[in-house]
Amino acid sequence: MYWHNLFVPTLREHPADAEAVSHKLLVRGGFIRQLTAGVYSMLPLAQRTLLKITDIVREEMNAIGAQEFYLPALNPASVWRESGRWDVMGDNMFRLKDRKGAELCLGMTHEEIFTAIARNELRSYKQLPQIWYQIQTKFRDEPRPKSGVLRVRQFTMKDSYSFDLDTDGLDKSFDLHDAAYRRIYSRCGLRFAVVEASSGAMGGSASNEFMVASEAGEDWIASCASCGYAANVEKAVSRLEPVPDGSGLDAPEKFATPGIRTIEALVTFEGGAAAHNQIKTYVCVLDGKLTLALLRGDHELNETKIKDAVGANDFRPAQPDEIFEALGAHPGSLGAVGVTTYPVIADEALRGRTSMTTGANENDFHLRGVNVERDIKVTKWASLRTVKAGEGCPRCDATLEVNKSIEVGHIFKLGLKYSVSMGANVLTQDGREVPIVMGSYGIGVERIMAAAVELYHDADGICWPVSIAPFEVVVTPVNFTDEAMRTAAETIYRELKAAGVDVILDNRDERPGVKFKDADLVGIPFRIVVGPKKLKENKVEFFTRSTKTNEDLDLASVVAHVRNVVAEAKAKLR
RNA sequence: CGGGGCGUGGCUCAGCCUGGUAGAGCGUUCGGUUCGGGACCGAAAGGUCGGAGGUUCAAAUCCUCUCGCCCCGACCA
Repeated sequence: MYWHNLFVPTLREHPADAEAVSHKLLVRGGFIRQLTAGVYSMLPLAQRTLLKITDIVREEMNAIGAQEFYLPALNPASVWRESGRWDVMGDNMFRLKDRKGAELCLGMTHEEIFTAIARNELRSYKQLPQIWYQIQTKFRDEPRPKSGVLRVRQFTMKDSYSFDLDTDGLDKSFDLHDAAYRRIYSRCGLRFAVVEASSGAMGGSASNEFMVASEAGEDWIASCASCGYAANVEKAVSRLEPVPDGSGLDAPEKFATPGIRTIEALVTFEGGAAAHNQIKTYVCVLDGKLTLALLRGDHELNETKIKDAVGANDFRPAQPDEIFEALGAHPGSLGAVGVTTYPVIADEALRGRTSMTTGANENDFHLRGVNVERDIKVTKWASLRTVKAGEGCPRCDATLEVNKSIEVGHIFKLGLKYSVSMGANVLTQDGREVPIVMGSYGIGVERIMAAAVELYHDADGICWPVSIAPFEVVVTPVNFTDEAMRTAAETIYRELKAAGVDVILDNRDERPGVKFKDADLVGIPFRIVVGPKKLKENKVEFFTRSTKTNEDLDLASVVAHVRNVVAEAKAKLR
């Protein structure tokens, strides 16, 4: 490929509306252009990178015996109604009607479609296990698309689904994916972490997320550098220092707290209590049901955790008037002592605590001396709080750190959710009909591209890992109109190409500075500069983008050398 | 959905408060000089000022509505 013929609309300045580094550089480097909010056109450079990523994905998926499909993005409502997700997905699903008025949607993921195929075609345990995948466009009407290609409304996903006879089989399929995913991200050059995650509305028993630490990320990951524990804060737990309780009372004692409405105010109030000796009562509505969440005064509720704890899809804080109607007091004076008509979900940190202070469900009154297990009817104990950096690791003596990360992949043990709701069953060896045990596994393709940019860039532009760079090598003649330089550059280009190197020749009639700047910005890992002075000594320069180092190479050996360097760089990513 | 911001040549932005001939830099085209890190000189093309309505002799500028985009929050397999 000659640069002159390639469409690479680089920009001298950063786009005004970009915030994330990957957004700025992908736009500036001529990789992507926005069509509308959360929808991007992939220009030739991005397409080259994405194809390299999907090639790697295909190789690794095929290597675990997965089979590629290509399923419709346009789906009938009926399949989604069967699984129950037509309603669950709410406004996040793009919906439309055809000319006859039939309801359709654009697929957000493909559990339903694959399961529909499975239930019609998989009949016997002899046909299992199966791993099916596709690389397809997914549509999600995100409330707030952002950060360029990181959070969008239309994107490419590799999604696979495993079909097994039993949970042992599922465990194997899950582990195969886990291993394949690690190879995929390694080969793409990403530094990543595998963390425990909430299974959320997908249902299922276990799930791992593949995360790339980055400021542009939207997930918070708690991790332990010492033992390797890592989990999304929607799931993470921590070890807390024990808190001393007071001597206790035989029964809770009501006391007046005029005007006291916050945990903080009660700390300094005469006769009040330290935050960690208070119970925070948070009233929320889960799937339409009023529920009390109890936490230590200085802890924060994690919405995902409480949703997971009760298996709810929908969460919202309760309105002040519905709280008053239910408990007879306003926020600031709430408590769970004596509450029996509503579910009370208590955070593990409250287990065994005594001498606690909490609202009395009467405005301007609190209770002290509350013994949680004696005085409160707890419906369910669960981890509800968001862990914080500096707290103890739950698995070892070290402390946790909390970092922002980009989710580039997610693998779930789905279990029976879809096979039961949609009736995908097989016969076992002894003739029993059992639902297929499923797993679901996703990879965000554009997110890999963006995460790589977030990870590898400098003031001059992108520094792609060789495996996913739009080109591996650029040959830059300082002056292409000069006969000698032109001949040398074209020869090197031709021979590199013949040697299997993905190379581009910058044949533009531009000043050298322009060509260097563009090559740096676009992020081509290696550059061969053919300049007038060195050429007279039969030498060229070899520049490594990531380290910004230069070395002189003999014209005679440059092709062999560069081919080897590229091969080694790729091999390192295996 | 709540809060904030922005829509002016291809890009980055000024002009708006205080209404009166639409600007700059970059990019593009042509001519010339240059040629190892986004050159220089000269000339030129290119804009219904997001859209609709209103106020006014006169609207990019003031008012109303509307659409789009960005950021924070909410939300998010």
